[in-house]
Amino acid sequence: MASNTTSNHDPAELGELERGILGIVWRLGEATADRVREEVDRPLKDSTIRTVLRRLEEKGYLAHSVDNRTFVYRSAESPQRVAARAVQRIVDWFCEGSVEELLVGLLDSKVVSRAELERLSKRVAAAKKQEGGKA
Amino acid sequence: MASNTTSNHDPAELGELERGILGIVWRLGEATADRVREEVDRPLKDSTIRTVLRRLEEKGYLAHSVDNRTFVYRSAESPQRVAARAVQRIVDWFCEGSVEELLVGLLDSKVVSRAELERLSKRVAAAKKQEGGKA
DNA sequence: GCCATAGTGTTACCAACTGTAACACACAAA
DNA sequence: TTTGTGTGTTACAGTTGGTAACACTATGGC
Repeated sequence: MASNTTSNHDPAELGELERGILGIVWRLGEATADRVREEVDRPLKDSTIRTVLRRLEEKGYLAHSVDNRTFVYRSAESPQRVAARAVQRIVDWFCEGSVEELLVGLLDSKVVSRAELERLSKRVAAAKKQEGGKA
Repeated sequence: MASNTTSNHDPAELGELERGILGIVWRLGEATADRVREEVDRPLKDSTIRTVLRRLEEKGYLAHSVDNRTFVYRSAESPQRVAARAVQRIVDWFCEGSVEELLVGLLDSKVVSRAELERLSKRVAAAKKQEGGKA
């Protein structure tokens, strides 16, 4: 099933707890429910953690494998990809597709510093030189 | 009435209708409830539109002035600013503050093209030269 | 073979938010 | 004062997130 729809769902935004737990799994690389519970700040019941993990999996953020009948969760997508999709949605919704306007806004709002942008730009230029520059 | 807290709230994400209506106001620059209703695709009752507008104002996205006892709504913040804050949140949540990683992800996911980035970079450089670099 | 243990799946409930709208209230014009 | 026109209030149902109890299952020890 699921021929890797990868982003059919429209996750809008996760709840606080969900985000937290997703972040924990990302940080740890992989984690069991119990391991996650140790990391969570709030004192939550085991079943709570597992419910959230299952929901995150349903939403496509996590995947699990079974290690000796214990579920081990790991991210189904890299944080970068998830973030990129989130940004894409923002661009679509708020900027009518104009990424440049968004970036200008980021600069104005100091989310991105000029230095960062320039550094990145250099990185990109370097990468381009290496691979010979496609579209 | 709201001493303009400007971004104390954590809007997470607006609903579909809310986004749509916000977009309409942004597009039109300013709009009355009736004007908005003309623009909305769905056939909604007047009170529905007004409720949404009021909620958007409560959330800090819109502001209104009264023109001969008719409310005229306009954006309280520029779309760019709103988008920038949204991106900021994403950075905080998903990238642990590393904007550069996010940008790299954007490049990888083709949300931002290299060309765009470079163009922007030039713009930035130019702007910097002009204003002589403030903080 | 049977029980305790550990882990999973199911189900539930409440709160908050969104979509949607009826209805009541106020004020200006006729 | 009656009638619009527009606003404020209130409500309700559907969805999602936070939280958790409880039931089910398989595994290992006795």
